Amino acid sequence: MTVLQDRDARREVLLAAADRVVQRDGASASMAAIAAEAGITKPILYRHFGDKSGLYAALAERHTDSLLDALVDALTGGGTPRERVHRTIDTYLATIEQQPQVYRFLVQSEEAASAHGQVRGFLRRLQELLAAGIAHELALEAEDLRSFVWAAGIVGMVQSAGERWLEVQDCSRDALAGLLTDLLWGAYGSSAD
Amino acid sequence: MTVLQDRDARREVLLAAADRVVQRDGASASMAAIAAEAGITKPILYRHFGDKSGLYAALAERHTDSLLDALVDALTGGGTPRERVHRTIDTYLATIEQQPQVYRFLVQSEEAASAHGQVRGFLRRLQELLAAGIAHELALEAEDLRSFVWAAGIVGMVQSAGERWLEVQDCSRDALAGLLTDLLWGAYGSSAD
DNA sequence: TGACATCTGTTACCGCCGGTAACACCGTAG
DNA sequence: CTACGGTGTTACCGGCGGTAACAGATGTCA
Repeated sequence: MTVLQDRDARREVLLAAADRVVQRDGASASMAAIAAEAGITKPILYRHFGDKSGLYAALAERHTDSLLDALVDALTGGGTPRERVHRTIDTYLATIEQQPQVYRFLVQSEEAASAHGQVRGFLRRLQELLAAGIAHELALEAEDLRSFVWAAGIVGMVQSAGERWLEVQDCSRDALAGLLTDLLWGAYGSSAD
Repeated sequence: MTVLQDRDARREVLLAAADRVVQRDGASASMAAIAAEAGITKPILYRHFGDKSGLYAALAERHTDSLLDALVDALTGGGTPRERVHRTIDTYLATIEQQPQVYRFLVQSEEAASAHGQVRGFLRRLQELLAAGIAHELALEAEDLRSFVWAAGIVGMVQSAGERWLEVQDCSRDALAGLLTDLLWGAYGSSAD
């Protein structure tokens, strides 16, 4: 059954090419450009991924898997809860700092895919993961609303602050992670009281 | 100088038509559709707004102005800091609940415009406003990093949790606002310690 | 009045995109 | 030799954002 191996191997090659194009062209990478980079033509791309959102999903999964692993490690490692949260946020920020183009592509693919079909994208998986982590950390029941709401909120918080930071770069990564950790520990609320 | 009045009046008519189309077609509203809704043709639209992001910006400003006013009222009204934050978040959620299509259009326009040109969009203005509010509330210097970072974080937090809520609708608006306020007051951090 | 410029509006086009139909090639099974 | 499934291509479709080029009204100056 070398045909299946060939298919998978080819798929990897195509994804690698897509990766390169995204890294070069940013989020506006077109299917034709990706096909050209891979040295093939569009219909082949469509036969493999069906759809642009299909390629989005495959590419997202690829990057998301490694990032999620790193985040789980950071979150479940040693130290106080606060140290672990700080470390986890820093891990996230490090990723988007090193690969901003890919990161932007993933976030946009999230929007594009969620609007059209039912593809679990980048941020969505992050939220699910974090919700499970929060439920475990706080010993909540699995269906507790708080874990879902807070996970969505925290992901949005880090994402939004991270995006701003990518543009203006007005402090060190560690300082930003610290400020966000402070915010999660009620630095704003308790200051305002 | 009725010509200027005419121009402005026309502009309002066009924006109203754009509004209707966005409300109907969602974020994928096309320039041709907007022109048709207004009973004119595309070049006129382009003569008035130059560009799609120009129309985006004009439309965003329109909605953002009223929303920002409401948010300022909520934030600077009476009550404890916590009550005011709760009320402000609820105001935001009420807006995106009542006009989800418009809201999605604004957020997307933010991305589209910020990627291409230098248009201060919806979320950006929200962040600036909130940063000023935070600096005032906590008596920080105007250039204090914390106000900017926290503003970006809080806006992202509410936006992300609000988007999730729009899709699943698994609790009342007030309950969601309460959970997010809790989060800002360190409910997660202090629970995890 | 007639000639000219200007503003408003149109049609018809451009290039690019995502996506696909239809056909050419080539190794293999009968 | 033939029939066939898979791989690859070219060439197209409709729709998008955006624009050039032209047509008609309107006001201005001689």
